[in-house]
Amino acid sequence: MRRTQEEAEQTRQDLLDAALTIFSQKGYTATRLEDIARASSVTRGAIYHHFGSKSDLFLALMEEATEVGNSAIDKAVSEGGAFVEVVTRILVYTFNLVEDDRRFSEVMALQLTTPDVEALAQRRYDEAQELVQSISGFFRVIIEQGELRPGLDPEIAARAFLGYQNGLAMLWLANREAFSIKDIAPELAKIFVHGIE
Amino acid sequence: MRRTQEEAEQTRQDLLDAALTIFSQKGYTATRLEDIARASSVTRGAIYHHFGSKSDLFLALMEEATEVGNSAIDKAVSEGGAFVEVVTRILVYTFNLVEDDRRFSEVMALQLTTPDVEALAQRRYDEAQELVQSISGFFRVIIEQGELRPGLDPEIAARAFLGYQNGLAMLWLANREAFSIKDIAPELAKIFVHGIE
DNA sequence: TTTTATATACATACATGATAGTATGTATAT
DNA sequence: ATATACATACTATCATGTATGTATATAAAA
Repeated sequence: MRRTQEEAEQTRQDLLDAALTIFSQKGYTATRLEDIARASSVTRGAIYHHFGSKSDLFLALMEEATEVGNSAIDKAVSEGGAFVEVVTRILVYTFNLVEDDRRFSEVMALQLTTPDVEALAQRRYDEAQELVQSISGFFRVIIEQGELRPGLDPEIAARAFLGYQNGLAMLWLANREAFSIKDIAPELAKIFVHGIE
Repeated sequence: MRRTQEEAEQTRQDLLDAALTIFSQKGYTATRLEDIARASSVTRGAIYHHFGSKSDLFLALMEEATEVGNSAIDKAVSEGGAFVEVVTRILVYTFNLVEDDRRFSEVMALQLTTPDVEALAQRRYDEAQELVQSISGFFRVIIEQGELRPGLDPEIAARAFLGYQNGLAMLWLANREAFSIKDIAPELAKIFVHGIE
């Protein structure tokens, strides 16, 4: 029953895919490794072979998807243009990613909604702080350049940005059939950007 | 060991308080009724006596806090003034509630982050739809009266509003020590309202 | 008012099922 | 020849729910 290296890598990916789906449907604790294994047409043995434990499987998931989100922001920034256009694009790309890329959106939700994995708590805290700093630095420059309302506090704007982004992503995730976040992404972005300019 | 009616009501409240704390710390599934009981200095017997089951205890929590949130909105509306001021006040009052009233904020988070309780799924879906309808109806009137940007789609604005509100509440809950949402509430409200006007 | 009956507010003990982890087996790629 | 990629079987733990016990508040009767 030994598979080739390629096949093994494939089952690893299958397991990660299934884990993402089921973790985000049921939450971390309520997810049984049996479910993940069955959805991948293997047994729990495969999971313990590839990941060692339930929490390590979860951590592996987090690793993978953080990169996807960052690349979207990089893309929006690299395309240049006026600042407001950049912020608009970041929001639009992000909202599109939410609907198109399960990894991004579901991991985003899981990060906000999985309080149990102890090892994650501190790391999540640090990353959030870092993100706020980075975004408010970004805003600060723009405000100084006069492209945004002068009285605007860059840190508050950064938190508003993150709250808006995460909140809408979570609303859509909690209720996907109700609307298409992709369709209204430009209008949503417009509302926020208009709010800070 | 029978307590008086007053005492019984007190333990009921104690149980609800403890349940809120622990559910929002560990999530629904990871929370053991034993934890809740112990935190209230009773046994699980008391829980089954008062609530019947774990999910019913959770549902009872939801009931309680929905009212708190609604009363804040009612207050903001009843104080009158221009619609823009009303929307601003709703946001400010809500953000204040997030920091001041555990019931409100933690239940709000739990509603977004508890995918496991089957009985809740449909109900949550319905309530969300209802809320969007009610808020977009509100916005529609304001737009028709010319107090908001004419091209604005009321339903999109409603989703933007809810996303902003929930997202910021969750960001603060995920990281309470990082900032005071009360302190920046007026500025946050200003950003959103400016975005739609 | 005292006595009696009963419902209440839990505690205790138990049954049941589920699930994470482990130990081991095995076919086959390398 | 051996390490790998799993499957299978087993163990141990743990958490709901339930069944039952019990002391006492409260209502009813005398």
